[in-house]
Amino acid sequence: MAHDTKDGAATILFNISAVERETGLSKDTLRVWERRYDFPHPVRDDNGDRAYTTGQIAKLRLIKRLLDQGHRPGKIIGLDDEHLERLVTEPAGDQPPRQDIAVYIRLVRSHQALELRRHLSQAMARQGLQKFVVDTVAPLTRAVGEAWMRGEIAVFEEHLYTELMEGLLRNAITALQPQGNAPRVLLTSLPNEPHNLGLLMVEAMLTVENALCIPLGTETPVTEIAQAAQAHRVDMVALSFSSAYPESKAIDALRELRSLLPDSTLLCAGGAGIARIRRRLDGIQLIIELEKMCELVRQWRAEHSSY
Amino acid sequence: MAHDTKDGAATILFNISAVERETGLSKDTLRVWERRYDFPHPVRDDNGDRAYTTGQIAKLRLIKRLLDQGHRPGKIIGLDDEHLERLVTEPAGDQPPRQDIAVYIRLVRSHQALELRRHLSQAMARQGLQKFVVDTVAPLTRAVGEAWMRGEIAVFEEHLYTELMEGLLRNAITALQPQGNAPRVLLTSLPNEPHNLGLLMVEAMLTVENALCIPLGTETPVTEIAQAAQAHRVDMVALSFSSAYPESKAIDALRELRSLLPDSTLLCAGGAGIARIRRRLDGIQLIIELEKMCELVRQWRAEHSSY
DNA sequence: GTCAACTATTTGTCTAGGACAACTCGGGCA
DNA sequence: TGCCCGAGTTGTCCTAGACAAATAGTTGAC
Repeated sequence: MAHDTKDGAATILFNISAVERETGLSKDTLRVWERRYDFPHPVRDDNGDRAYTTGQIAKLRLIKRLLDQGHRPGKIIGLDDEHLERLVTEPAGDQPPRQDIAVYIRLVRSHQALELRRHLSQAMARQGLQKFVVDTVAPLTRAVGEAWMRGEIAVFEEHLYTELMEGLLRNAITALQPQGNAPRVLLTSLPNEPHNLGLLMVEAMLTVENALCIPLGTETPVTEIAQAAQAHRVDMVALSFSSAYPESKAIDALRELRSLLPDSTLLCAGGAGIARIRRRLDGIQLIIELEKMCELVRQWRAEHSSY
Repeated sequence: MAHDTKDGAATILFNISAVERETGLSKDTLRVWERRYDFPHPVRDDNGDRAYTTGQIAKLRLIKRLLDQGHRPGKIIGLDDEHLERLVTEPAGDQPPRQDIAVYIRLVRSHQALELRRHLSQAMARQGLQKFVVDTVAPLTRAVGEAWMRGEIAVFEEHLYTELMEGLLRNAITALQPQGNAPRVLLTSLPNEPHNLGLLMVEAMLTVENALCIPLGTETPVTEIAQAAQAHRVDMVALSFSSAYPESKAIDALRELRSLLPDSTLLCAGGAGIARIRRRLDGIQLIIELEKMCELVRQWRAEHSSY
């Protein structure tokens, strides 16, 4: 077991805030699960505060993934690790592990930063930027995230990967200079969503499509997004959500933002946190595939061609 | 009043989750402020849930800024908008504003992203990377931060500035390929320190000095930093602290990290959060001036030259 | 068998008020 | 000045109850 904690000595414990951050489950949810399902059942520290183990966090993450897949808390909390593992791996095994991804992962784990960079640069040159983003960056980033969840990749290794990939994408983006009849696209994420890679992927895709991107980085409050959209007179606003982002909060915020934007402004939301949403949301484009964004840009251009 | 809501019709109201997202103040904090200071005092919706107005959110943001400047909640919550505004503008004006900086600031405020980028690029080419970082990026970033504190620059404008500058620096860094007798330097920040610009400035300075930087991005836990230092066999570890980082926590973390690193590894800490520390810390280099890092690299090289 | 409508159960998030550790500030002392 | 201690402040945790929204299950009509 990767996260074995039989070391007897001072096992690291996490307070409820840390668990909220790590799992994306709110403090309220954690407490009410404990009350109802008796899991997680953390020990208490000297102050009577909950103290969670890494094992509990790992199981919570597993449960979160199953919830995202449509399972219900009452049915799966309480199952032991083996059952959960079986559930989670069952519908995942549709993809045979890709050879090139495995190579990259190996480089990440062996700290060969320069080598990794070289390989990825070559892949980018070979595939072209858009194909590189869709076929390499996206699946690789997912694979790194999953390996990290399984404890196969350390935090610092994942950090270095992210940093390296950001540099690579930013570099490629700067080299392009959009012009012409381009829609103006605002790119950002909501507070508590610090992941920038997804946004950079979109920016890369769109810049190739000759759109004019205005990247605000991550964690912009809804009201600020609305102001920025007005100030920059953008045609589209695109938000990114990682899988840890709570679905209900994403929906609330999107509705809020939709009401603050002019009707003529297109509002798009994408990322793993969006992919699982079933419902239709009025006036909001849910982006499942990266290519969809490009399509929207082309569509916009067709509708706004002045010829 | 800036955010007058005399439109009579359905004023948009925000629930407590939305306010948490927009202001960064936790639900607990919002409730306890209401109990203790009677502000914010939201109306209640049909379910008895708190419903905040945009005016209240604006005031909360203002208060948040003042807290970041070192004011205390009990002293300032309860003051009316005018008093708050006066507080926020007060403690400026010690420096005569530099002409070029003022020009950049004006571009930030008028959302001329492309123009700003062009100006900065030119400055970089004119000054050279190191001088650009020390004489332009550092003071400009400080000026943007201060203008934001005073409310002269909106959050989204500051975001765009940061994003643009990151792109610029990253681009310049990638263009350089260090080699030779280079010290290996690990660059990162501690959890709760999300600012990356300072790290990029250091990386730019050091890469020009021909050091081999290993950037981990921001928010790496202490133990992970120690592991990374070992895995990458680094000669130096450099951490960045912004002014908002609590001094005592910085010192604790630095001491802990020092104890986890081999004695032969140099540990450096810099940034506005470090500049105010008076005390000497054994085995830890406090970096006040960016140039100091370059000096340390040269020193290292002198000590490790194999000739 | 399929679909719609209705009811039951599940589930997340809100509420209130209490407690307390960690932090800040000011005064007193070396 | 520098350091320590006590008083006051402040954010985050706690318990336990309530309820709206979402989902599952049941019934009945076609």
